[in-house]
Amino acid sequence: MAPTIKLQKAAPLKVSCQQCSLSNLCLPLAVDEQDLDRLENVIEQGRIYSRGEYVFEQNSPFRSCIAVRSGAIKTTMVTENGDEQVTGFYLPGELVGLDSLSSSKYACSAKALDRTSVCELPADQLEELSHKLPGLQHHFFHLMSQEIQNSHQLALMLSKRTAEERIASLLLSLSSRFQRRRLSPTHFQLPMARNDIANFLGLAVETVSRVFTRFQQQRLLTARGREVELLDVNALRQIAQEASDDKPCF
Amino acid sequence: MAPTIKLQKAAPLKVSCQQCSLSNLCLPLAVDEQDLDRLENVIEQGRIYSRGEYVFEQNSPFRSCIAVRSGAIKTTMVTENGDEQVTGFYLPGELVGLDSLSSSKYACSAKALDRTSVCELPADQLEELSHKLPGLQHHFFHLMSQEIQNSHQLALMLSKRTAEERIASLLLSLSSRFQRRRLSPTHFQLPMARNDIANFLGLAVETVSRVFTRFQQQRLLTARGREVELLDVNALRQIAQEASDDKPCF
DNA sequence: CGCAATCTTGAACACCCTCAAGCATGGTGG
DNA sequence: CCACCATGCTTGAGGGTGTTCAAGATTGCG
Repeated sequence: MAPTIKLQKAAPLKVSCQQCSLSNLCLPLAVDEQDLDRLENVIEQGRIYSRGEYVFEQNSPFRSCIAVRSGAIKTTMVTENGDEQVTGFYLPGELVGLDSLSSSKYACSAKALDRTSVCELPADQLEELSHKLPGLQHHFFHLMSQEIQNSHQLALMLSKRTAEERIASLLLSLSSRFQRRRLSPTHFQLPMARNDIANFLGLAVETVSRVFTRFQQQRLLTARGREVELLDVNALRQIAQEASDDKPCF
Repeated sequence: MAPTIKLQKAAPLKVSCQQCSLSNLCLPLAVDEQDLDRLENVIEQGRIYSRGEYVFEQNSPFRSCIAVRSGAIKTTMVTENGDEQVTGFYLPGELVGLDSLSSSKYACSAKALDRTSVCELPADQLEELSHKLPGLQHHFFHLMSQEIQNSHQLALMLSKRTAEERIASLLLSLSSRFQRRRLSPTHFQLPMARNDIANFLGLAVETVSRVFTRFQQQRLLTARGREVELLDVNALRQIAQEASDDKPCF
């Protein structure tokens, strides 16, 4: 129960969803002016969290869904016997908290992996608004079913794939998500620590480390700390057992 | 691409949702008469599938969500390189296909594990109707976010739990789902084969078998084929690492 | 600069998988 | 009705992938 320290509550720069560079990823609505106004009245913008700070905590009252604007967020679930499972990594343009819509409490915790700014969609207004805007309802159905698929893909990986396959998959997933944002798909900073990768993929930290060095020996990539450059994407795809022209898993 | 053999398309006995014994599990709507009528006009009832038959197949056009009335269904995903992952088991009162709402094709296949009757909620009418009935929209948000949580719980199990823990969890999950339907929580038929259990839990069939015999030696349960009797639920709970008064995982 | 956190590397062990064979079960056909 | 075969389940032995434990290297930050 670490107290969440809010260093920066203040003065977010107000940006409308229309102007937001992520609008096509986050809430790509085919709606008219009036609908957009409604949406923007509901969304609270610009909260900034610093690295390590909790955006929300498991079992605390479900207030809102979170859209990442910059930075990165990891979500974790804690079991009764105390061990933690990382359930996802969320980059700009992605929505956190969809798994909590079912109850009055957050189903997981969300922690900023970096200096991170977010927009909030308050829970109480979310259902009402998506009732008024069929496009929004559709989008939420879409996002949630996507999240289910992603989670199933993750389960498949965890139950059937080797350490190398899992890590190759994760790297490729990150790669394509960076690409979506017009960033380099081959040269980027990992938003998370080795520890988080290990936990997420169901491996020991040591294994993750070993696989990274093995990949470097094979000239598939170079990595110094969190900085990664993918040298042979196709080889990684083969390892990940993805068809080359296929969508990423998660 | 095995052709689906439809032995029984005929003459389902028409039962209204109000009369259905599963109504409180399936679509527990706090809606008025008129709304229920609307719902029932949309739902197609009583298709019956025999054991092994596909209810729908992955990548075929998404037609409808499926509510199980009797029997049981397993869902599976196939990857490009051909191996199959069981993503869930669905018992009467549970909804199949929520992970496909995002696209025009089914994200997984659904196969009857037994003689199984279902109700269908056609895709095209589903969004429209849940727009008209806020209660239905709420319920779908609820179900989908529950499904995400379940899948996260599964991921946690696959990445962190031993074979014994996983199997204990599955048995307890089935137990409480039988109990919900006013059936014995300690004495029931497994709807699925060992093979399916193994695949679902990310284990080899042999491991599943060995754990079952070990559990029997410890007098935790008796099993003959698919018939199972749980003898020491609390011990199983401890193994599964559940708090005794807690909700089941999946 | 020095401490803490993160990451890497090595050696031994454990859990589960693979392979292989034997055993029930149930459905089919002679 | 029983033999037969297919399928599903169980049991055993051996080996591999990843974990655990332990120590050292590197990085980041006050």
